Amino acid sequence: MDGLNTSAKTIKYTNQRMEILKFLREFNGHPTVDDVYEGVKCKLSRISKATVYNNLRFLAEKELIKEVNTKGVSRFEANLVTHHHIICLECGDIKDYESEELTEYSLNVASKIDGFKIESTDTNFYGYCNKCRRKQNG
Amino acid sequence: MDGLNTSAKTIKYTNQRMEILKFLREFNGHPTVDDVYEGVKCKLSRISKATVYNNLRFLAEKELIKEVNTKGVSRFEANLVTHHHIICLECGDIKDYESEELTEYSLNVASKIDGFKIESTDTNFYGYCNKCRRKQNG
DNA sequence: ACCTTAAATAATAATAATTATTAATTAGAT
DNA sequence: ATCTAATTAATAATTATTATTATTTAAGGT
Repeated sequence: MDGLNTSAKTIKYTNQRMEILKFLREFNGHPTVDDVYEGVKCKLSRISKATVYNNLRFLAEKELIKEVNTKGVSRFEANLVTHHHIICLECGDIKDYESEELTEYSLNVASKIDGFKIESTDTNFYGYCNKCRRKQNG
Repeated sequence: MDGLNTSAKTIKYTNQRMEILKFLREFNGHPTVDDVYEGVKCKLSRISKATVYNNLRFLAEKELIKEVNTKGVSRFEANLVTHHHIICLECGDIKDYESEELTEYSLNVASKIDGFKIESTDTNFYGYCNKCRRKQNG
């Protein structure tokens, strides 16, 4: 597995680090720190939660994963291709939504913004997933 | 000042509640809970921080203000017109950006999403503000 | 294969953010 | 003016995150 050759400085390929990255790459969603902690425990039963925090920060710093803006707790994802998010206002569930057209449109808008050097953009869609809609209607 | 007639249930127009709402409506930005707490203190010196939390939650619930998705701490805004955010990756500063075209474009994209009933949408632009760019370049 | 060393880890303490509890107060209805 | 449910202040409890430190380990040089 590669993916850590990001700078001249020595980066250690520890088991913990690699398992966390692997978990994120395989996880279909936007896990919280606790999700990651629980997820890698089966492989590394003695891992410390601080190690999970450290590595998530580290991997995000190296741009191997991304932190997602959410209310409340931190969430992470390994999908580095620009994409958008659909967020359920009821249960908080987050789904990825890819749309190159929208990305391009937004980047074009971004190019007209001054006072800021825009590097990236993403769009959130807020609504209610089928499950929660069913619940609401009774 | 009006703005609290949102449901049949009794809503009390307390000083604390009204000052918090006023502060948010006059504040030009995206204050944190602490910002709000400090901001209303000059008017209500004995206010409790729990009251600030309660009212921000309450006002967001009644859709008189909105919580902004951000990394780390909670932020709020009273600008209810759909708009977008420009976020500095260095200092975390958030600026509003209005673009009806982008909103319409996104809502049109949203109408094609299935499995979700989309109610609203907003776009984030990530980059570096002039101040931070100047710092980086030295 | 063995040393060396900076980096990473585990365990835990410390801090910060948020929520819950409860007795006292108060806005609005009667 | 009285009543009552909602709200508040104060504070305790909980949760999320960061800092500390002694120990362990990956990677590079010999």
